[in-house]
Amino acid sequence: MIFNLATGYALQALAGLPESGEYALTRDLAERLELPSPYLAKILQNLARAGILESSRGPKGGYRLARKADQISVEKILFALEGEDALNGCVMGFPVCDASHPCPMHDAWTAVKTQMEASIISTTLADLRRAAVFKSKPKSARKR
Amino acid sequence: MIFNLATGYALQALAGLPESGEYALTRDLAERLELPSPYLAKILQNLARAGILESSRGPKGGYRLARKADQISVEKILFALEGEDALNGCVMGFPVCDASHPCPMHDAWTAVKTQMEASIISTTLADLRRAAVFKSKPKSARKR
DNA sequence: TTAAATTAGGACCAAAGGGTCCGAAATGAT
DNA sequence: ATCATTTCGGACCCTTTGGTCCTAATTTAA
Repeated sequence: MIFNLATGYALQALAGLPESGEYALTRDLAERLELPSPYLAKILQNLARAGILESSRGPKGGYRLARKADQISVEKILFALEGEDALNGCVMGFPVCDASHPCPMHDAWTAVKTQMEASIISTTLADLRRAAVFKSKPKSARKR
Repeated sequence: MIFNLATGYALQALAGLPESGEYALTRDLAERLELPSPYLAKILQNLARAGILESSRGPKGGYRLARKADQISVEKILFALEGEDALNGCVMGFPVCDASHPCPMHDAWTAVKTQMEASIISTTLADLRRAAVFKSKPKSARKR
């Protein structure tokens, strides 16, 4: 799906995390989003280390956003989890591929990436939350 | 780099393969492009199985394009190597994400993918060959 | 001060991507 | 026929990604 699964999980989770005040529990988040809890825990730890989340241990602990939702772009999250140059590679697999040594697809692909970057830079967690699919998915009465 | 390394290698190789007549050798291709030869061999086999290449065994054998270069789009190659729905996944990692059950990023992302698809559908091997970087890369006199 | 709750962090496992190697089958030339 | 050459196909290895599990550290509350 172009980005890592972990990045997708992160977007889902971050869209459902409080901006300040109360902390939210990994367990609750995972349950609500129907994601593998221990894996989500790992991802949230990474986001905390990256400064995107604040964490607190012990009772009443959990995670919350470190900034206002409209201050956190999708790009920040991508870069935090997949590295700053997640979008920098050459489509054709050339080890070097830039304006002065372009691969045959360089220009066409730069256009694609430009639009993609514009999209992930301008989209923030506030946008995700607005559109949010917080309808508790009617799947099947799930036990456990 | 968004697509697999193998897809990039395939694009490089296919841009350098003859349209008809003579067959080209895996070994020569790999050497010219400075790619890992046995891995490239695997990729070429896949492309042959997918009907994009024609192969011939034995002396004078090798690979050549199965169609005219301008009849083979980058999309065909992507789909052959990464599956028909290489572009279909949801950015946010939702198991289902379509027009009737869109994730919060669905519309923005559909726009990105539309441009990307347009690009890879309209770009053919003939285009790649035209732009081709067939300057034998002046790296360092390489032995072996 | 003790116990419960919760993140932090590491060990570990499985699957997929990237990569190597080797034997078998096919084919052209001698 | 035989031999050299080349693809075909499978076995195998390493690293990354996705995922689980256990223990330690921290914090709140009784």
